[in-house]
Amino acid sequence: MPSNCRDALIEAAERLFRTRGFHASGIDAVLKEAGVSRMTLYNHFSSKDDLIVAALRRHDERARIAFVRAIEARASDPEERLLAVLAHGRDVCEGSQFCGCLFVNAAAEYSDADDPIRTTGREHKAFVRRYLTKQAEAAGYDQPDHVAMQIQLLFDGLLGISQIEKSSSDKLRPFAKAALEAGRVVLEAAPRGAPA
Amino acid sequence: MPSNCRDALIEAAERLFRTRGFHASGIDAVLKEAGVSRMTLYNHFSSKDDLIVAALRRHDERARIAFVRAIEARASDPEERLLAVLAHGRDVCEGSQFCGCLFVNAAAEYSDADDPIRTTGREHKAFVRRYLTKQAEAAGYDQPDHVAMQIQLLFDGLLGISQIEKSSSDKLRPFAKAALEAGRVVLEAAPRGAPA
DNA sequence: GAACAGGTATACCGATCGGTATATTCTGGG
DNA sequence: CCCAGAATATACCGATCGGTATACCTGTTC
Repeated sequence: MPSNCRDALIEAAERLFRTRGFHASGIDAVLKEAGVSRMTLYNHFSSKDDLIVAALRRHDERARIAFVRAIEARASDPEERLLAVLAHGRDVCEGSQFCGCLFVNAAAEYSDADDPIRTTGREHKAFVRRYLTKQAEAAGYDQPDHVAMQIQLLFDGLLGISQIEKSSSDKLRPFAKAALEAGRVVLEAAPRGAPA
Repeated sequence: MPSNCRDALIEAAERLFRTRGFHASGIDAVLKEAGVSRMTLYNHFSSKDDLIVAALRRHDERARIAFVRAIEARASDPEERLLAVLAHGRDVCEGSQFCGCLFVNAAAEYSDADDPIRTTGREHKAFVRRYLTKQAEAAGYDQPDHVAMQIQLLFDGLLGISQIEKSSSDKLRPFAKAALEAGRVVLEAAPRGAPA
């Protein structure tokens, strides 16, 4: 049973780091946002980097759940699920609080490849790819990993472009539609020995 | 004729901001990297943000030139050029100094949508899209802007994933190949009234 | 009621941040 | 020769950075 304070800190940190960046969000801002005292933070986390990792893990956890839930709510057929991924991407990008991929943002601010801050991002992308590969396997594609990477490319591309173009959501729509259609033709063209 | 100092500052700033991030790169680090005195910086730029914008413009300028040059060196046929974009993306990502899309990284650290730091990124992406659209028009596609967005999605997706997965380049290769193949089937499937 | 755990409040640390002021040196052109 | 422009060196500013130390408060549990 983790304490309320620890949780509030992680929650506040995730929100601030996501919306304003990591270096730009000072410890004091996190404390104020969480409504928690200074020493409490350092009772639960050894350093700011430690808190960052915790916030990233929390974000990872929630993003995984939202990812799977949104996709499996849309479709039960594995091929349709691969397309539902891109519809989910569209919804994520249109969220008012969308600030790009948090793991990409973290990688931008912490350049050391061995930094634990970066490994969370690799783990997240690996999870997504495993899920996509499994769906592609279930759909009977000959090269499920290949198909998975293609869908992930479109997904991450949509996130990246949306982060830059995010002034108005009507700018985003054509990209979302383009991604969905691209996914469709990619799946149609991908070889599979045993069609469903 | 811009002074040597101004140029050295922009060059050093671009390098530091790209490889270590914006907030993480202090003024003093830029000065040391450029081999220039403190007051010289503030004679040429009104603030750090001003220098950041200049560095982003320089990066934009160079990236545009490299983009067009690399593509048109690979192919003269407009359809082949659309695919060459993705081959160029692969080369960019495999560069030893690749740190992700600098404009995405800037957007991550500066959240205000009206910040001039962000507008440079929009301009860059708009340039790329204009170029792609023109090639798609020349190739006779019915919806050249749609095709352009699909290629750009794959391109930016490749940049984003490579930024995270960039430990070894043999991790990147499958993604680059997947992007290229996805581009190929997207172009094959796109309707065009007058095939070349 | 004493020990203890978890949180608070606050003062403080050295370091670095972006930015300014002042005074000096170097250099090329009238 | 001498002056103007540009760069330099350096000291300084207030603010903020991440992190620590100390003392106090408030419950719960033996």
